[in-house]
Amino acid sequence: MTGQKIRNMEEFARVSGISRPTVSKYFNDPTSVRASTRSRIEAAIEQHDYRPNIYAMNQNRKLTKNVGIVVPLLSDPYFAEIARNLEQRCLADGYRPTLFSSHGDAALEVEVLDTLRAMKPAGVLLAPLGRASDYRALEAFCKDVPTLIFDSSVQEIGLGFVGSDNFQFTSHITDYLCRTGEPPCFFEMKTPANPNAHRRRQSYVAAMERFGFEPDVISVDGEGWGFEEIGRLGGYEAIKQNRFSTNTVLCSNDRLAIGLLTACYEQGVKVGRGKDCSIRVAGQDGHPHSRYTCPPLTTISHNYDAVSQTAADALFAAIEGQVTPWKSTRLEGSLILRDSA
Amino acid sequence: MTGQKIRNMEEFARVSGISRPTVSKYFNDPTSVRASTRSRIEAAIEQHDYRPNIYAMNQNRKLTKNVGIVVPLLSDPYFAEIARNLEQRCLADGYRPTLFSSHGDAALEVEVLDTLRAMKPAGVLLAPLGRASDYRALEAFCKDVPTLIFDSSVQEIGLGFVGSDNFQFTSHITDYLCRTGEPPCFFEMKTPANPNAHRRRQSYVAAMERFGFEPDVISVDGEGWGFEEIGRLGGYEAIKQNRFSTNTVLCSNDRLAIGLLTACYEQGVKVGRGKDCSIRVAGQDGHPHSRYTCPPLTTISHNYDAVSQTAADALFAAIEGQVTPWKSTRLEGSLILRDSA
DNA sequence: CCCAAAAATTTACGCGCGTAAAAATATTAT
DNA sequence: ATAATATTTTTACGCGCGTAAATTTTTGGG
Repeated sequence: MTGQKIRNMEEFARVSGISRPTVSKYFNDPTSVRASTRSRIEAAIEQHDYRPNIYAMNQNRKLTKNVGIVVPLLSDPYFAEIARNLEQRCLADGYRPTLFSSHGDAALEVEVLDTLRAMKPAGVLLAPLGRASDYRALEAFCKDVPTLIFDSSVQEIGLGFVGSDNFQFTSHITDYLCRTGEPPCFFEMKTPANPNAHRRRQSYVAAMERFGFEPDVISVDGEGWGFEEIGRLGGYEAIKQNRFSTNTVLCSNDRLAIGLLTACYEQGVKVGRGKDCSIRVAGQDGHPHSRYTCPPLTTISHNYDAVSQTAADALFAAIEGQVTPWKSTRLEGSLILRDSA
Repeated sequence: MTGQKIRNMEEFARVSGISRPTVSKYFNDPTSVRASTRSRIEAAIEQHDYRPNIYAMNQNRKLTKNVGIVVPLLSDPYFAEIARNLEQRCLADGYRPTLFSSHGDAALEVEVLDTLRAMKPAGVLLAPLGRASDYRALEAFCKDVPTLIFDSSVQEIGLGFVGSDNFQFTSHITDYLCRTGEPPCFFEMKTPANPNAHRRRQSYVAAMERFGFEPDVISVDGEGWGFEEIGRLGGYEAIKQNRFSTNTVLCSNDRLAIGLLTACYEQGVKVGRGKDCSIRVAGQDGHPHSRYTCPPLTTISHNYDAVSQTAADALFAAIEGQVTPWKSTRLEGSLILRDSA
């Protein structure tokens, strides 16, 4: 960093000995200028620490390089993890990601979408709240902004959908549980926030019927996104009332399972597959925390990398002009065997 | 939403029957125009769904309404929670928050700061990585942008510091442990990422000496931000080698404690204060997850609301012109008694 | 060395809004 | 009602950059 402060691209062009339109071209796409020009500009950037004014840049551009990433709840490490993954893929492809959380609130989700619209982003990666979402608002947004839906599918809106194959998830882990012990009961929320939960229940029922077992679904009360507490309270009641018809419980997701494990602990019910254990508990999601429960949680994990990779690639392709019909991609999960089941 | 699309403020001013400069004034501060004018503008906004172009708005403004929020690691629910809190306080005060995570990487932290600088924010709420931070970069940033440091203090830079009183934290929970059973050993990382860890160790040693007990600090290896795994591996070794001189372990933070609990589980060491238990474990932070460990973790919790409130208020006051000398505010935590200790 | 193609330069305009200054109008106090 | 004050309107310019068109320069191949 030498010399006096550069105020704008005009001045920067002068000191770097390149014309302003060429410099502008460079900032829009460094590969669009000749290599020798590029290195001269880059030397000048290095020397004068110049960065174009992002507001002036985006004002006249039809398409900014901004990408919005929206998740339902950033304080859920699952979403935090996938958001981080997406963020870095955006950066790697030269986009400027901005992270938003709906904080589990449909009104906030709409506000986020409004904010996003004002940003005129090149595209948006959106994980909707699900059941609570204002569907019409999402639909309208998708019409204005290239949007790829991930994690939880809401009709056929946007450019497409990328997420996990919930049928495969539940089918696979139900299979595992059936083969290694008593067939599982299914532990879920009565009114889940997320539509994936319905698919998982259906898949459980189908898998059980394939095995010739009687499905047993325990649906517990509770609203909102405090899944652990819902699992703990519901689990407490279920254990007390002896509502689990077998010694194995498959939870609709890991966070519920974490709550159920706490309920088991509090009632002295030993969890695991040892001979001294009275219940097996499994989750679904491969939640970052599942490794550290006691006992460590058997679960079926999202393929975080593949989901974010596929989602980001699909969005970037669409941004760069590729037109493809609406498409749903559902990736398989992999079983993580631990001590809980 | 009626009529055709409004393209810019000029058109919007025309249809709303107000002059453009007045409309501009309204968008900068709705209270700066007469109530009757305000309601006419608001009616027109309602009707035409107009929003000014944020890029054009910010281009000429000396001070945008943007506020940056930077945390070291968004996938840590503690930071996610405090970030959420700060975000909503910004919104409530009419600022536009943007969330950033350094993802535990000092180079990324510097990049975030560069991005932030380009946004010309009114102010920034920054929780530094700590030990790994590029101190000179932080210092330079604080000179350019009004920055309030929170969570983890790095010299006397920025407008001030707001965080928890780590001495009080450790002193308080050490007191509790000493009074209710054997005095605690202290379980920590040898090279912690966060400077708060040093304060906590010092405070532990001081508290033990006050009681006339011999301090016993167990420092385990491990780099980075995977605290649970570090706690689990370090805990595993410590238990195996019988390195805890008493039956009580105070962990430097909750995430280490969570890992230690897993290590205990894996070695069949029963944790809690019951007669059948062989070890007591306590954490520090009041991590969102601490309620759901097995056994639930006794800890001393940050006052999330007060920290974010104080930090946000201090920043907003400075933005609005209030000049105050650099000041460090450290808030007390409160003990959360659960079954682990 | 010449020529066609590629790249850079010159010139010029416009984006949407902030903002300043002077004039006109509305509101409030006297 | 009148003066004093607060608000709004009119007018006008500029911010920093995107971008288009015409021109000039550079490049690489034969």
